[in-house]
Amino acid sequence: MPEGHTIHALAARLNRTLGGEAISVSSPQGRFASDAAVIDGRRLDQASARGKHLFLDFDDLTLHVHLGLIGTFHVKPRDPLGPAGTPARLQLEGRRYVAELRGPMICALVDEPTRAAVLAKLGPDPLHAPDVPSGSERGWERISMSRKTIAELLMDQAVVAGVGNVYRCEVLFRHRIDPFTRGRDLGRRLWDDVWEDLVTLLPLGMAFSQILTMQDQVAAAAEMVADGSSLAITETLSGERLGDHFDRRFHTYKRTGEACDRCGRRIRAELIGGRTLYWCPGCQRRRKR
DNA sequence: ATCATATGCTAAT
DNA sequence: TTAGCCTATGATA
Repeated sequence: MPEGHTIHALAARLNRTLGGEAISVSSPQGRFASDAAVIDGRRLDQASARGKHLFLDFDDLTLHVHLGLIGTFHVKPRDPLGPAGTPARLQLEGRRYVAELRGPMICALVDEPTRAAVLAKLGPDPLHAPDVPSGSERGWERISMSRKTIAELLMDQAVVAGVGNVYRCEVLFRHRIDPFTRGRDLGRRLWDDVWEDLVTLLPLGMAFSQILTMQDQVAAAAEMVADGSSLAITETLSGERLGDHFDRRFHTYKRTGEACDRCGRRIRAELIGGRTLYWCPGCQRRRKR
């Protein structure tokens, strides 16, 4: 579930549904009980996201959340009925909505220096407006120095914040980049294209709570954003259902052995650094442009 | 029922 | 490079 677009959408959703209210905070599962008691009853001033990190400001206290690989943070209208599910690590109850956090990698109260340290380690975030103009230069500073492959570098949050395995594989395909190209061997313009594309793709992913990389879907989504009809979508999404506005289609992600839409070669997969890289050996040969 | 895998990341080796 | 963590889901038996 969680790449940067998910976390930014979540922050926005928390602000819409629980922002400004006094929140009943608890830990049904128990593991966060003592900290939950400290926050309980305080007002949620602001939720914010950077890369894959989420921060919830309650008065002078900051809660740091990172979903990791399997974490979920469901925000739904309060409903006394409905299935209970496994007990949440953290539960936030407002007047109209409830948020339930399960399986996070990080859920902890942090002080300001700690928050600053987290932010300082992150590279430019395509969804953080101030990073957009400088992002290609900042990313390039690390990429152009590195002997690591561009596939590995795109997963490094110090290079770009918010990109995960799906965006990595898909953006490399979109620019026909050989994923095994070392950073120092990658052409600058090719990286600039990637950054620019991420600046387009992540906001669309955020708006629709779904990773969109197929050009027909990207174009349709962009048009809906441009003419304002995505606002209605966002409201619909803010109800409950996420990520099923477009059908789920990717160029390479989880398509091992299938024929590439563009060239017909079989999509390949390889475990690299503990993560599965998917790519098309026919299309992805570029190192320079 | 059980198993493998997952859109992450860190610490230990 | 590997083990480990946390939970849900889809495939397999």
